[in-house]
Amino acid sequence: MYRTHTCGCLNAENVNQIVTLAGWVQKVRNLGAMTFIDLRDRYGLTQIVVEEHSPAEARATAEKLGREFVIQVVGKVIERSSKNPKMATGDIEVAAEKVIILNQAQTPPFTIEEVSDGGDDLRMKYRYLDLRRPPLQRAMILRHKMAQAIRTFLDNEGFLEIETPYLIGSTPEGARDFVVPSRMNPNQFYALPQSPQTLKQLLMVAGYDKYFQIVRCFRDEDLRADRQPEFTQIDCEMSFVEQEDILEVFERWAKHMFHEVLHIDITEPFLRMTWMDAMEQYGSDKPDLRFGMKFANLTDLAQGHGFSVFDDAEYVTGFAATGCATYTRKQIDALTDFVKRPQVGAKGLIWIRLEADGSVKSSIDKFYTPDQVRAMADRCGAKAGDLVFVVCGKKFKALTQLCALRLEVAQQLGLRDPQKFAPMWVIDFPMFEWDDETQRFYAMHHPFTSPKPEDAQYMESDPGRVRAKAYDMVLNGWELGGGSIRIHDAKLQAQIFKALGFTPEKAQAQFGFLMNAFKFGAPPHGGLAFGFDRLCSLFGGADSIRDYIAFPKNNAGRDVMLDAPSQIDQTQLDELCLQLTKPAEK
RNA sequence: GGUGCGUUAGUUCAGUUGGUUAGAAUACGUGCCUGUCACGCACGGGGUCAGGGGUUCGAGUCCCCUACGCACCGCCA
Repeated sequence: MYRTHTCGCLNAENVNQIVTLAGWVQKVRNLGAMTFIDLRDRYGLTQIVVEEHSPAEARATAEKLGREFVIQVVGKVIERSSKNPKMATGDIEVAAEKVIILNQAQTPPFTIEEVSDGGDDLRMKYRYLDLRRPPLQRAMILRHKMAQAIRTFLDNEGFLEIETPYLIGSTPEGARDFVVPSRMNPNQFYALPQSPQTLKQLLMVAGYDKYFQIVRCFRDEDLRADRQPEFTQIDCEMSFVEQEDILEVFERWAKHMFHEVLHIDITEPFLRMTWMDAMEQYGSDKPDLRFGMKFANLTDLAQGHGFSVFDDAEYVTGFAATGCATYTRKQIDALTDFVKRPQVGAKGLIWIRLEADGSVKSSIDKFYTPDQVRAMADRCGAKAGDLVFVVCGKKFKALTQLCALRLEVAQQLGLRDPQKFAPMWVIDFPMFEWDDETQRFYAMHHPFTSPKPEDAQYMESDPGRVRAKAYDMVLNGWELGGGSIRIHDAKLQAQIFKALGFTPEKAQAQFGFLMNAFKFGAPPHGGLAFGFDRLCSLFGGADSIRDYIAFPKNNAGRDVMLDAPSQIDQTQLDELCLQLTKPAEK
């Protein structure tokens, strides 16, 4: 037996027991006649003591130890003469009788402790060492617990976990597919699923009316700190349900997760906001509701007073930054520079300061009377001591720019507290999104999303006005997941494809398998999918999802530990009827 | 496809206006040390300044190219 206990479980109750521990040497502190060893496994850290009266063999072995050696220690649990309250096992130590080196180790390239001295790149290359560190271990444990809580809840609700294939056909709509060549079918390719969307709808046709899967999805797009080429979704679908039924089940699911994983009880119903309200009030379809600073439409108040910047704009909007009247000219200039950055794209920033004494000062005093300026501030809900920021331009551009500013100001004010959680639903998304580049409408969610029946009349005349039975769950400014009620009527589906510019032939070629299935009795159905990696990072209070994935890819989609992707032999390519080509010359 | 920042000891970083032998901390090695837990003290080894080209009497430092890393825009139904 390699061990009788773990390195995290011994305490004063175990005193005088003879135990065997096994783990990694985190640190050796040699004081001469006395040596302390911090022994680590994934359960914790236990101090081993080797001293004058220890067996000579144990003392000799302790001399030879280096960091990350794998050792086994047999010894007696004793009470410490000087306890360490910072350690979970700090009341005791193990007086070594035997120390056995199970394996030596090279000195690791970075320290394997709570806070490492290693950089991101290096830690990624030696990910198996980084994973030994407590923060990463906590992330892996959290992820496991979350997966368990998801399965428990959905199982109790009668959902079945059904696996869908990873080798499927390519669908050019949406993100780029990762493709896999088929040896048995030369010059033909599988694609890895961007999501099991169509497959889960086929499961509904098959009668499995409550389905879920914690499933890997693949998208061959450029990466970000929060975006990986392979990621995990909690994918769900239900039959014989309306939007309300789905929101009810998954709101309870979310509350279950908060309760089980974070021990937070949310009793009130989630706030629901239409997409249009979310855009007009927060400039985003995923508003961060941990704090206020709601936007107001100032267009009517701002226009008609000879200030051409506002008069020429389609939309004028602003919000009151709480308690920011004390901001200096320098701070306001910095925020102006912030909104003028290309990533934000505003032309400028107007401010209105409500002094503590009740007076008003603004950057537009030349153009407006104090009462007119005050009216604008009032509509933003500003109080004495607040600073109102106003931008203008094309409606949704101005709103999006102001959203970036709102989040920046909140960040500076420390309002984006990772320990605080403000979940909500955004509903009534638009059905279609216009793309200037290709001059056509695209499905905002996907082409199987059902429109709201009351908007069906605009399908031909004004597609941009059609709202969908689509919804997103939003947490702290992040889209946790989203879904929709699907179309189960072949005629309506044909109408949508037409609005999206598909010919009937093209629709049949791409989605014929689904449309054919719908001819054989498709039940009304709908569902949603959550981004599991991001859910884990939010519950863990971290910004990056990479810490919650055991083996993530870097910025360029590379696995620097495995050195993948890489070239393969011509013999392997020959079997696939593919040619090895040099990278294109520049 | 584009923009910005970065690359110096095993590691994390500093390095002045372009000027002598490129430093610190930590890690590592050796010695001393009986209560450490960021142990302490002393000594020591450790550098293709990412790679290539250029400017210059002289380049870690200035310019260009390439590679790699990070962040972002586009993209992500």
